Amino acid sequence: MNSIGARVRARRGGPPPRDNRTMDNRDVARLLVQTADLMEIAAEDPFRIRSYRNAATAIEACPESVLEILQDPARKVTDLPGIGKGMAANLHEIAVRGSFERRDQLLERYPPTALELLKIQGLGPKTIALLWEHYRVSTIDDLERICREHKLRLLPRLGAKLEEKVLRSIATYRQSAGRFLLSVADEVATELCHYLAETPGVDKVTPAGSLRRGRETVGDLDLLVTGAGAASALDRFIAHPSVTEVLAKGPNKASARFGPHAIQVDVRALPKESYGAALQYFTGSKDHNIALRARCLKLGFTLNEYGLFRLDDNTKVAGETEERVYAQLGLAWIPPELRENHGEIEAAAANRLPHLVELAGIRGDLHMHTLESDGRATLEEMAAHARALGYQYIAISDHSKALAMANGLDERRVLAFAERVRELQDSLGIHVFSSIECDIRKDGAMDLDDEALASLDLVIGSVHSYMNQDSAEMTARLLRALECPYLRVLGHPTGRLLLAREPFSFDFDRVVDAAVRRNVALEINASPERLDLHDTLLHAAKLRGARFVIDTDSHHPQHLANMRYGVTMARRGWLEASDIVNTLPLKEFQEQLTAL
DNA sequence: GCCGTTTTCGGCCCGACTGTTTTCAGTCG
Repeated sequence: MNSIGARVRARRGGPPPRDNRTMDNRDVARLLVQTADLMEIAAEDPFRIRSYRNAATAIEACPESVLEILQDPARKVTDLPGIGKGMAANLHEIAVRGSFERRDQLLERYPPTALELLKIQGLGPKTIALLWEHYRVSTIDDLERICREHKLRLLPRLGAKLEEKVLRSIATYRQSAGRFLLSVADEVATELCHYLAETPGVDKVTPAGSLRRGRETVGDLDLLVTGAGAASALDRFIAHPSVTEVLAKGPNKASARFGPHAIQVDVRALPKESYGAALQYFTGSKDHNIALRARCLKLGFTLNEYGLFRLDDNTKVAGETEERVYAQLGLAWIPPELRENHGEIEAAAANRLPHLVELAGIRGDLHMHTLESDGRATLEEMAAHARALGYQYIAISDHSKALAMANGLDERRVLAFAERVRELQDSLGIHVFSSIECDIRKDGAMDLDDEALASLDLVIGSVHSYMNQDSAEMTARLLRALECPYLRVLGHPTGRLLLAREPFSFDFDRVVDAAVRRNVALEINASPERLDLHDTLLHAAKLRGARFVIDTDSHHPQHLANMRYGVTMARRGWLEASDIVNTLPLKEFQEQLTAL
């Protein structure tokens, strides 16, 4: 079972599903991570805690359901890396009753709400345990009260400064839940990189961290600065007018909140000779780095942010470039988007990393709106901007009539629109396909009749209503829509809005299989609020044989530039140009359209 | 709790910064 709803619950850390028959790998992994967090609060053996986290990572990365492997007498769950006898016993218990003994014991000692406290910056497991023992603090509201009453400072090793810091952290946490859209982080990083690069003596400023890896949301920004002027760039950074709060400032690192979103930015000054090692180190992910260091030790090296060193005589063997660090470890350079410890190190070692799709390989954009529905520009303006981006073709895909609020097109207007596109074709300087973003109604029927759909070059089907249907209903709805013979693309398949709305609940695997059978491409909607489909689902869908289109869903010419975020998501999903239909040149793309 | 092409025991990734201390624990990335 691979229900989207379950996957999201796992990521957001809500309560576990009660019915363990619907548990997928993410749910299981989350139980283990939660147990590891509680073990930290209980100050248990750090290595044992890590083994729980490792097991969770392995289970999340596993393409098959671990609970199904458990039930198969021919399979051994201990064949998974990081799963031994003890963890297998826990998994058996989870399969039977949705939890396991050690987790239950910890939950008797500490309330599950205590886990949320770990998200408050400046508070770690030790302090949370202390607060629980002295004051029974279990929620963020409790924590806020203790700080306001100045009771936190009464505890050993804690003081007034921590009280203030925690109160500020609580405010920030509540304001943003701690994460920002990739596009927001990208804009701040671009601005700051330019600003810091103007410091005399600065050679390079590079974003690292989850922004460089292209995660759809970013918690904070890491900027690396090198050159003789790097140290003064730190001073210049904290003096920036948009810095609202300086969190830390040393000779090598400055940390501050920046701009209206109060996004945390860490700037690090680095010597040229260790720039590559630092870039590698601060790009992460944490899991990737841990796995990489384990490989280092095996090969007789140690790796830190200053370089790669031989263990026996401490000789530095790499550090100036990332490529050299990876090469010394017998690895091809790994694109940052893949650095999640999801098999990329093994692939690099075997020289079988994918040739990831690139922005320059995109030949057209198939999802954009005009004044005809809820867009803000004309067909001609959108076409002109797309041509300026170097595309060979676009599809204009306005809304259908169900979205009355968006002035969606009815059958009559669709036929007129298709006719108009044919008339304009030669005057636009770029090939324009007539298309529609047709609503998939509550019961899975298309919002327009067959005659109207048949008049268009391309039909994208999207769900915009009744988004809280249960999994069975939504699955049936999407499966019915996929039987429409004119449907070519399933638009923003999960319907999620980042930091705002959960994805629909549906059986992802069944829908993908139907799309593969029906030759319907899955959309990678590049709008920064959507990024839908996203990395893990893309990889899963690719393994099931799916093909994809990357679209911007632009409502304004400026939105066309969002294509890069969609490409980033595709790269994170291990997709190559051959997986993406709109990398095809016009002629071949047209052949594909008619062949489908 | 996991792991082993030296090992079934004894390892397990590493360093910077802060606050509250007077040498370091806790937190973070």
